[in-house]
Amino acid sequence: MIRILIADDHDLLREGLEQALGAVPDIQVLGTASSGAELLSILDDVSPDVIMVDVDMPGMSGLEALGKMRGGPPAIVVTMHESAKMRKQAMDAGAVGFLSKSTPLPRLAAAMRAAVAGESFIDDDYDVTSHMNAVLDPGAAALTARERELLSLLATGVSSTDELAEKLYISQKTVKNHLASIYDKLAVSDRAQAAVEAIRLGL
Amino acid sequence: MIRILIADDHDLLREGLEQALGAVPDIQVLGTASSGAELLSILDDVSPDVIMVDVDMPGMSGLEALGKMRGGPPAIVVTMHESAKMRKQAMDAGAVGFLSKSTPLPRLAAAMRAAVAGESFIDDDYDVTSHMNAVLDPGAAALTARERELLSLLATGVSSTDELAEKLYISQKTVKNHLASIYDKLAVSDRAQAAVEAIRLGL
DNA sequence: CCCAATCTGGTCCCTCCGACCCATGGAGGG
DNA sequence: CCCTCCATGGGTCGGAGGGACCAGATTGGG
Repeated sequence: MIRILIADDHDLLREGLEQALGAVPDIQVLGTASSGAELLSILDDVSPDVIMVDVDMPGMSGLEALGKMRGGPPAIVVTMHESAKMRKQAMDAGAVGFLSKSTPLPRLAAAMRAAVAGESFIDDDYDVTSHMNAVLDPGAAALTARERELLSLLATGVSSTDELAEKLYISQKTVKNHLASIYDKLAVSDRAQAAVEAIRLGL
Repeated sequence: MIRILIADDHDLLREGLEQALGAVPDIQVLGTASSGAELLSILDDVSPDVIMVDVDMPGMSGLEALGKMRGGPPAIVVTMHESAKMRKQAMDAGAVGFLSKSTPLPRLAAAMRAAVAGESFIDDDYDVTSHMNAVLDPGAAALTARERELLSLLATGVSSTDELAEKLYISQKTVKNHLASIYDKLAVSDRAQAAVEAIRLGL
């Protein structure tokens, strides 16, 4: 279980992330802060495994806060400014991860797992996919790319053979074959169980 | 059940809100868009009761998109620019609601309920609380106790009629009847989709 | 007191799903 | 070069699942 702290001044993002990340099986949201100062003040009470911090916050910025807490838990900086300059500033401030606010949720989760594992996680194009595969859940590792793709659809509520075949541009028979492989690897026996497993695995 | 559409270019906010709003009993997220153009394109396929749209989006802005869809479903504008000028622009573009991104989640939900009720909802200080109390009330989940019980089991991977009947001490036929009711209420058509919905609802 | 909702159970029917058999072509590793 | 894995596809078949009805017992609210 990864215990995290979220710092962002936008309530919608903060509360939304709290919900969404809390729903991830191995992540627990300990608390949130809406400013750098608030982050520092509650950091003493809770001891998170990793913190997610926004750059733009009223009063003390996320990077300032990071500078004042050297030696604390690893921090992942999330921002809407995707420039290389900002990334360097974040890393200089001691961040172990740097992500855009346009990052898909699972990648944020992957970054947190990487952070607690002592690795850094930079939102770049090269090498990221291989890195992510290493960080992702071992249970899902056995699945092939195509199987994961199908399973992801299943986890979003696309359940009929027909729809799945359509969305994957393959025949209904191939869908059934992939499903059979998934059932075997996940030790389940139907789509409902597979969907539950898929969500549990964060797909 | 309020069926909504979310348009925001920041994946984290979009996915977070999708999760968080989907967890609200009387709200169902039909889909999301990451640009004004995408919003317009999917608006034809789904017919939401209300849409939430960000102002700042690449290409076509939220306000531009609103201007092009006059006559569509009511729209709530959410932005980080809290100026009165921006609010006026939003209302001129046809928005029925205007909220800051620093708005607490329940207020956003309240605004959506107000929007479908034909009322407008402006993020102002005066009169808002009284308005909210009138609009709030989380609208009890349509599911009955027994249905929720069955659905919870489904969400834990108990999918076969046989097992469900056994664990609930009822006949297989009654399981099927309950499932049929659940399908109807959740607008799904099989156990896999119901399981996905159940988890999304936090069961 | 009656009506509506809920929980329980039933029958019929037919689609669809999952199990098991197989084949082919391509990619990659030893 | 061969062998394995993957993705694609085919066929068959029994049984489970879902749709469309119905109906009795109980409970609670108007």
